[in-house]
Amino acid sequence: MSPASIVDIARIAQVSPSTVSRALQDHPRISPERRAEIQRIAEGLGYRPNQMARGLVTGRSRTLGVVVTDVTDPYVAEVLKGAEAAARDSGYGLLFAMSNRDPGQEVAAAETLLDRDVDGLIVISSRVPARYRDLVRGADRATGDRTPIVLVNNEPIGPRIFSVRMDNIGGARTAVGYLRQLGHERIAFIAGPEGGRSNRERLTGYLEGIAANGLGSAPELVVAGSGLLEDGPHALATLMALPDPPTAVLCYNDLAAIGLLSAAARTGIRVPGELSVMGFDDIPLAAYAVPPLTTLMQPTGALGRAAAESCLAALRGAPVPEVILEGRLVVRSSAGPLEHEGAKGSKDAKGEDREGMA
Amino acid sequence: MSPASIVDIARIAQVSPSTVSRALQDHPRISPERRAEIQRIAEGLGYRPNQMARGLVTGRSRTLGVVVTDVTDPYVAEVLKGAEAAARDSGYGLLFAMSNRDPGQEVAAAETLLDRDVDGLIVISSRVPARYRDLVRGADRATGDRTPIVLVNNEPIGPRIFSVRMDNIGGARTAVGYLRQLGHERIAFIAGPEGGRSNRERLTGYLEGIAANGLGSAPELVVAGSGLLEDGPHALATLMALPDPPTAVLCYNDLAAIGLLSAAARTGIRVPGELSVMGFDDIPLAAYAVPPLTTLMQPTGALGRAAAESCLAALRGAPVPEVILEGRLVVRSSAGPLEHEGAKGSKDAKGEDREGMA
DNA sequence: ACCGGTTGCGCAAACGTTTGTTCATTCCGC
DNA sequence: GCGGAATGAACAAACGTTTGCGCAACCGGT
Repeated sequence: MSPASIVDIARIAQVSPSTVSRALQDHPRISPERRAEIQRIAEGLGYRPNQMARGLVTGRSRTLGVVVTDVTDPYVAEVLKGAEAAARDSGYGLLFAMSNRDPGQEVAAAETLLDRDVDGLIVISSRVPARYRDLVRGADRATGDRTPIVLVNNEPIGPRIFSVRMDNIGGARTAVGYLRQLGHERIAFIAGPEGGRSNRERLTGYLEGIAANGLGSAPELVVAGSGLLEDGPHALATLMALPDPPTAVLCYNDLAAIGLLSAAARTGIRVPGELSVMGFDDIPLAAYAVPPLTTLMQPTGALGRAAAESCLAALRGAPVPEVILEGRLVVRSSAGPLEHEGAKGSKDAKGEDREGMA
Repeated sequence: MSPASIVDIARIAQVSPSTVSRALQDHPRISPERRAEIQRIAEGLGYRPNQMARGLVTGRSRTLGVVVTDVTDPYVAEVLKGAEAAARDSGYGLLFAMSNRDPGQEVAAAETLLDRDVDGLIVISSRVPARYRDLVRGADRATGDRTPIVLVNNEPIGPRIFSVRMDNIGGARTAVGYLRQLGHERIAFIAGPEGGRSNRERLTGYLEGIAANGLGSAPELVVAGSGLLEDGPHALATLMALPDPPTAVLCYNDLAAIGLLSAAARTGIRVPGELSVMGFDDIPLAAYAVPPLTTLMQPTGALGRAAAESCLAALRGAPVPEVILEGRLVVRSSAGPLEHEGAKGSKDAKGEDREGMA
């Protein structure tokens, strides 16, 4: 009843367990006929190697750990999806844990995964990247190397810690440039999670963009947020209460932008008529927002794939390049040309998506 | 350099490895002083038990497998989140794999997980539930039982296969009842993934609701879909092209409903003025749709938690109840009273959310 | 026919735990 | 002070693999 083991096969084939093991791995020093016969028997028995036994001796689990902030965030889910695909392509499984956006839970999650002998660790949007420098646990028994860690959206900060991220600064600058080009001069920024690297970078890009376009920076145009739908109402209220409200706003991510759109619709603020809105990420929902969201696409799936691939490369001992992907402006209709005082009241700019425009 | 093992501790404490093992598990037959000393040493060494070695002998990996259709679906992500929380509370890890909505990939995913010695399997929205009856692999070495499988959104179809689901039929009936109460008589249904159980049930509930409210069923009011954002445009076009278009539409899920809202906005169809729209699930986004989506809430997180808990209960040998959770109507503003011929053209019903109404 | 090399396979150790059994000591009641 | 139970700890087997090494048989060349 219990699953067939290598010794069952050995008994049937009248050979030793080691021969079976080697035959199944296509070891060269097993004669072709034996190999074929053994593989036939294994097949017939529905043999599946016991990964724990294998892992115990090889010191590898063929499993990667992934710690995410929250699967429920579409952006995170998309990255995870990419990582899963890449891992699976290489016969690796994914063990995953959530931090619920809490630094304490994050390190706890990482430790649980490491305890479970993952061969490598992928951390998406860590809030405490520096902590990984000291996660001593889990050295590779063969090479003595510590287990590789890939930080998505963070810099590589230590030995065997790699990085896959996007050019947030450039992206945010592009976004601001686009809004400026539409005529906007008072452009606000709704920030993301405090302490997050992506947030710092996008803010930097925003400020650089403001400066590069000859617009004076105005502190009141940067409002706090957390990268969630819930940001929308409060951020909108804050901005519109300003003596001289902005005519355009760049959001930390699409989620916040969609929240903003929703709040605008409820309070009767026309988008993009009275306020142009841009997101960041281009999650699938962005195209279906009302109005469709102009945003800065991030190659999310590719990011996930790259993370898993970097991890696997490190395991193979291959060199691991630092990956930095570029975003791309996606023009839809939530951002439009600045309406001058006289020209107010025109209806929403509709128009089909004109994506592209690298 | 390599991680401390139980024999390292034994050597330091001058006792045998077995004593260390027992001391760490608080075995009663170890003297309190020894136990304390050993635990102190283990602590000092930063000892972490090797789960593979442990698993090899105990036959348990303290890991649950989860196969999902697509993490990118907010509903799925929410269930996953619940399951992760419950598993983690019990010291279990989650190994996860995606099927990309493809039956073939689904069984492949399930097999990989089983190969990795998961103690139990959770399958969210399986397209091929019957296949799990014959997944012979992975019997419990101790009890001889096959590994427990929990099907989320499917019926228990075999030994050691359990079920956690919601009352889709009742939910859909409630939704139709609500629309009828608003005065609608021609109510359409946008279906979900063909072959999915939830889809069949919701359709059944819809039809029952139609009948129960004395409305004649009209086949042309049921249009095909797949439960994705992309359904919106086509479904809307199909329905509005009807000689006698519906005044209200119930969607298979919120995603499709949001897609519909988006399409309506683009084509200038007023919601709920000309068309009332209802979703199903109440994903976080529903509240931020434009207009905010009236929907039938599904206790998503609870579903995930229940799935993990059922699985763990089965592992403990405890009885596993069949869980069927009830949904709840969430009234927002995408569905409104039927406007009579004469009364057309009024602006969108705004109003705050009036949630609740169990 | 002898020898070096190759080919094909088995032996046994090792991976780090858990756990049933045995063994030595202490403690109690008598 | 003796028998027997209770206590505390060690021994050793087992889990299912992988892999270094040894060993026999066979090959071809001289």
